[in-house]
Parts: sequence; structure tokens; C-alpha cells
Amino acid sequence: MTKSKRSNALALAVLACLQERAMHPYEMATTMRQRGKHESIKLNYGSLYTVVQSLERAGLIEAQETEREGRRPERTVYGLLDAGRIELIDWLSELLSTPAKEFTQFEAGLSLLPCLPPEDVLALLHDRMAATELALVAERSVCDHAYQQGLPRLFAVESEYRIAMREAELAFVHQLADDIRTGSLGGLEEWRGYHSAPPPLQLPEARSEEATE
Amino acid sequence: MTKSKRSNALALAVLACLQERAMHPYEMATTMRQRGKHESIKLNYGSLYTVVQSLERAGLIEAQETEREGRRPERTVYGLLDAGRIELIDWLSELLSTPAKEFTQFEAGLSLLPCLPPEDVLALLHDRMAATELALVAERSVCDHAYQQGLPRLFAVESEYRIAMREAELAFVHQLADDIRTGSLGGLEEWRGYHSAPPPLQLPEARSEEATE
DNA sequence: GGGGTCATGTAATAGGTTACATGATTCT
DNA sequence: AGAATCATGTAACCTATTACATGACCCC
Repeated sequence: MTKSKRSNALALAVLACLQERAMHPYEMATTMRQRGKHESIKLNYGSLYTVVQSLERAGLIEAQETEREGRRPERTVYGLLDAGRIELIDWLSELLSTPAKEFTQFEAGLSLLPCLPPEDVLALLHDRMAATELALVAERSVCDHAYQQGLPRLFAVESEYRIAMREAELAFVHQLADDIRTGSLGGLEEWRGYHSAPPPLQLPEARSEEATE
Repeated sequence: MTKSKRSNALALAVLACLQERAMHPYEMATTMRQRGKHESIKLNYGSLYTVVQSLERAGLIEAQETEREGRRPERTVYGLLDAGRIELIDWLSELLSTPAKEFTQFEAGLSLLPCLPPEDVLALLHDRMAATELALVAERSVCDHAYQQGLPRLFAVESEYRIAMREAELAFVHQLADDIRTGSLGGLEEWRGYHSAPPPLQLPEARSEEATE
């Protein structure tokens, strides 16, 4: 697995938790949630148990004891094996050092732009800009708040990264919308032609309600 | 499905192909490849057939004829139904207008930074910057080349988007590396403490081979 | 005329997600 | 005391990916 299994980052998070101390799965989940890691790594209980199993099969972690507190269901506590320690370091190093191809939904959408008429695209992009600005405000304030509580930046770098990426996307969309309006994308007439727009409406002043630029 | 099925963008690409004309699956794939859409939408044959089936079950597309050319295997040609046309517009509009939460591998990596010692992280980030710069050169040249062939920008917006995002990430990583070096991330001693670094090596001039800043 | 590669698709497997289950704790 | 929520996990389902299959074309 050690090579094939590097798909789902939740497995990496599990290794990271266990590097700190042995835990049972549910505790890993709450730990991650407390630290806000679920904002960066998709987490749900179902997958968690699947992933833990698969890490065990791969010999990276090991069930240490099954304790039972009160009459709750048994909880299996897992510990990190040496192979797991190595895999953690290796995998994380790869994530940091090697830019990976990611398929984002927005990129998919952009690649199919010609399927919609330009006026519609313009309106949609304006909607996105507004939504992005909102999201940015929220993320920035969460981040600032954490820092004011004394959290060292080291533990919220992901958050700064998300903000930086959103800002960049916003700038891009802004520019793109401008380029569509001014026609500097080229092929505007062709584009409009695909979608038999009823009148020769050349979008002279027809702007939607957004005025973000 | 119309709501639950909006996970895999390949289905959207299928709808988009069929908006143009009826096709059999293999032809959709080659069409997408020709236009470089597989750079933006993950495509492999196995998934393609699964996705087409599921679109058919959902009543968005329909098998029109099964032709047979020479003694090749039968090919089923699919056509877009009205429900499919609507779904295409709806789905694409959502992708464009609504920023979605995406989990990227790099963000996952960043969120686990404290698992590695700061010196190692620094080296890894420098590797990433070098690799990103290479990737940027390649993508820019592909894009420019296409434009010089007369392709209107409209058909390569995704590519410009990828470039913009990579540039932004590069800038972020650059800044982050600086912040680690100068200690403005806070908690550097703590951080180093987690990983009992053998000597009190304070990374005085110990830089790796990259000199990107 | 035999070995590769293209064109086209199917089947088996693995991975992940949703839905469900059950006892404990807390709130009103 | 009953309702809601937390803590903990299992099982069934669905999706996607990999591996495989098969005839045709092409090149030497």
C-alpha cells in the first residue's frame, strides 16, 4: 500500500495524531476537529474507520488495547509503528515538496465556459465575486481571532494559505469579467452566436446588480 | 440524482459534449483530449462508462443507436435529453457562481507542518518553489503557443486560471519560507523542541541548493 | 506476417460515503 | 421522565479505478 495508498489525506492525519500519542479513532476525530484540521482534510466517521483498518492492514499502525469505559461500546486504541513513523515523514515531505495536479470544480467550470452565453457567465462571475468576498471576511476574522487568542501562526498556516488562494482567485475572476466585458477574450461574436441570443443586444450598459470593480 | 450526483465533473463534461452533437463514449473522450479538457477534468475510460450509465439512468441522456463500423465492437451513440440540457446549464452555473470548498493536498500538508522539524520544512518548501517555477514555465509556454496558433482566449481560460493559482501559491510559499527563516511564525523554539534536534544547530548558513529568493 | 498500438468496451476490486444502531449523558 | 444530543461504531451501498479483453490497423 505504501505507494498506492497515498490518496486519501485522512490517513496521513491519522498517522499524525498517533505520532503524538496512541488514540482510538473517535478521539482522533475530535482531536482533529478541535484543531480545525477538518477544514483542511476531509473527515467523516465512516471514512475514518475504513482508513484506520487499511493502515492496520498495511502494518503502519497497530491495535494496542481495547478498553471499555462504563457500558459504552469497546474502543480500540491504536498506536503508531515504526513503519508508520517513516511513512508519515515520507508522505508529508512529498506533499510539501511536490506540487500535485488537483482538479478543482471552478477550473472544470471555466473549461466549459463556452457552453453558456457570455452575458450569463458575466452575471455568474459577479455572483462568485460577491460570495468570495464574504467567505474571505469570515476566514480572515476566524484567523485573526485565533491569533489574538495567542495561537502561534505555525498552527494556522493552512488558514493563511486558503485566504491567499481565495484572494488570488478573486483577482483572477475580476480580471476575467473585465476581459469578457471589454471583449479582450476574443471571439465574443462567435461565442454569442452559439447561443442564438434573441436581439442584437450588445450589452451596452446592461450590467447586473454587482458593482465590484 | 440531479442533486446528489453533482460530484464528478466528468459527467458535466459528457453533457457538454453532447450539447454539441450526439456521440459515443470513446468519441467524447477523444474530443475532450483534443481540446485539452482532460487537464481540467479528470478523465479515464473506466469512469467514463460508469458516468455515462449513470447519466442514462438519471434520464439526462439517451442511447440513440448502436452502430458498428467494420468489425469493431458496437458503439452506442448517446444523445442529450431536455432534462440533460437543463442540468448542464444549472450545474455549470453553480460551478461558476458558487465558490466550493476544495481539499487540496498542499493544504493538508501545511496543516500538518508541526510534524516535521522546521529546517526540513524549509528545505522542502524550497524544493516546491523550484518545481513550481518549472511547471509555470511549461504551462505558460503551452498557453502562449496555443494563442499564437490563433486560439481565442475563451477556449483556454482554465489554463490562465491554473497559471494564476500557481503563481499565487508560489508567492505564498516564498513568504512562508521567509517567515520560517526569520522566525516570524512564532514558536520556533517550541517547534524545534518537538523534534529533539541533536546539536543546537541554529541554521546559521545551512541553506540547501535552491536559491529562489 | 508478426508485434505493437489504436479503438472500444467489460468486469472485478477497492475505496469511501451514507445510513443506521445503541448505550450514555444532559437538558427541560 | 422523555427528548435531544453525544459517543462510538458497523454495514450496505455506490463510485471509481485498475486490469483485462478483443478485433483492427500499421509498420518493418
